[in-house]
Amino acid sequence: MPFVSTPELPLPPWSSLRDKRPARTPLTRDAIADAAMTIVDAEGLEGLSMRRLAQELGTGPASLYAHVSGKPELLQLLIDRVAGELPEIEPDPARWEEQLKDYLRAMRRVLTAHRDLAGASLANIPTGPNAIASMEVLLGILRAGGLPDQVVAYAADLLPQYVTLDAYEGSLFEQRMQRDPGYFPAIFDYFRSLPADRFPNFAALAESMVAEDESDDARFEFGLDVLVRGLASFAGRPGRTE
Amino acid sequence: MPFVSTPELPLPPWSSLRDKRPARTPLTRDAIADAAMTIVDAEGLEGLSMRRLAQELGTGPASLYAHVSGKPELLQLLIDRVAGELPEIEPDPARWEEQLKDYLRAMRRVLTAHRDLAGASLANIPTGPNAIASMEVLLGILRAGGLPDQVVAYAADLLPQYVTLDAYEGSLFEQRMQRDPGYFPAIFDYFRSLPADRFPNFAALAESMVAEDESDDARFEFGLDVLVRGLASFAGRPGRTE
DNA sequence: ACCTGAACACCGTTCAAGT
DNA sequence: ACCTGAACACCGTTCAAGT
Repeated sequence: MPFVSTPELPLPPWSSLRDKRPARTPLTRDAIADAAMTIVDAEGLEGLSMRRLAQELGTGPASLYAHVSGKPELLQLLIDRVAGELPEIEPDPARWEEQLKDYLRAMRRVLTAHRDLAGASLANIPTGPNAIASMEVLLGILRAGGLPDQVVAYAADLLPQYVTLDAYEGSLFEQRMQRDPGYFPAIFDYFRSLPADRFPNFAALAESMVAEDESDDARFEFGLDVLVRGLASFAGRPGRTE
Repeated sequence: MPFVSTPELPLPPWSSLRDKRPARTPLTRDAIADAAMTIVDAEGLEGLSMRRLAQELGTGPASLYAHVSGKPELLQLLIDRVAGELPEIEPDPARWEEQLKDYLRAMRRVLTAHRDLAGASLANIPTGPNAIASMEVLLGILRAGGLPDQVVAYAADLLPQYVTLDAYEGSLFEQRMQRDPGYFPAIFDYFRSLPADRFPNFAALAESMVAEDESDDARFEFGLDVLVRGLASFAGRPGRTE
């Protein structure tokens, strides 16, 4: 993407264009979000700082504030981008439970593809266009299930919350495992070593609790199953919520 | 708590004890954790920094590192303290579902009493003595419900995860509401203003979604209900997990 | 052993000044 | 309007030096 008509020729030394910064893309919200996403994908949320981002774009941090009100807004931008990666789905009342699960699985896949970015949406109400569109899909699937309105409304909060936290924790655990491969084995050994007389339940279940972490997918699927079974128990009996 | 035998008398000006710092408690892990908890209770997690904490204790930040390996360990210490505030419960198979709910409600109450401290335990495997003891109680209640071992093991992850996230988000939302009372009304208005033709489900449910946030407790109770119903559906049928 | 001053390598955000 | 240098008010952690 040349910024001048004949970029093949080197600029003469007296040209005013010569040392005009790395002179990347002209600094727009989109360019900023692009660069931010690249950093997150490469290093995770902790690698993303306004200063680091500015440096990547060839400017100082203050320049970013002309396009973005601050770091929170930047993160919202990123969150809405990944919401844009979610599939469209046509609700089918005949198989709403499987459809719901598939949609939430897709959500997890999309979130996990961007490291621990999920963490940025944990205590935020989504308001971006893509997030709204995704919520609309989710609501559609839930309504197709014949759930009472209040149950649908609550579930639309609860389900993404579960998926988001799972994706966030999954990413952080993987990161920790990469940094320190001995961490989880050490914890498992510790669990197994607890005195059985003081912690009988722990002792009886230690193996199950350790095994569980050997497959993150199975753990996620379990939670999904519990949630959908619980929700399904509200179907058809309109009205009651609690 | 005097640090000298006759604290009522003022010290003579030549005493070597005179200007020896504020000279609080002699800097132990416990004293550090006490001070840290005081800060968190007063200002939340974001108010707690190693430097601020050291200042509160009348030293420099470097002094803390003789007693605590770093901020992560300090947070673990705090988390285990609040785990120590949880009640002991004798599992009763006859009413395990209500007992489970009560225990999780207590967990939420205890977490919420310390602002957003719950956030510090979000991506951490609890290993402190109090956390282990609390896990033992939770496992006991779940086993009393006659759930298969693998279901118990997964549930012991899933349930505290839910409670912790709820407490964390609840605290952050309350904080945001205090800082900017117009925030949530503005979002609700935005939701209500979405075009009904593009977002029919949203439009149909906007009121339910807004109403939901008017009572955090009701939202929490709903999730609790969904989870316990889902778990109960696994009872008595041993073996199958997915 | 325990504590400290000072430094290292960072943060997010603001603001007056420049073009 | 957009961008910038420089500053403000912070971070967590390390390390040589002191007692």
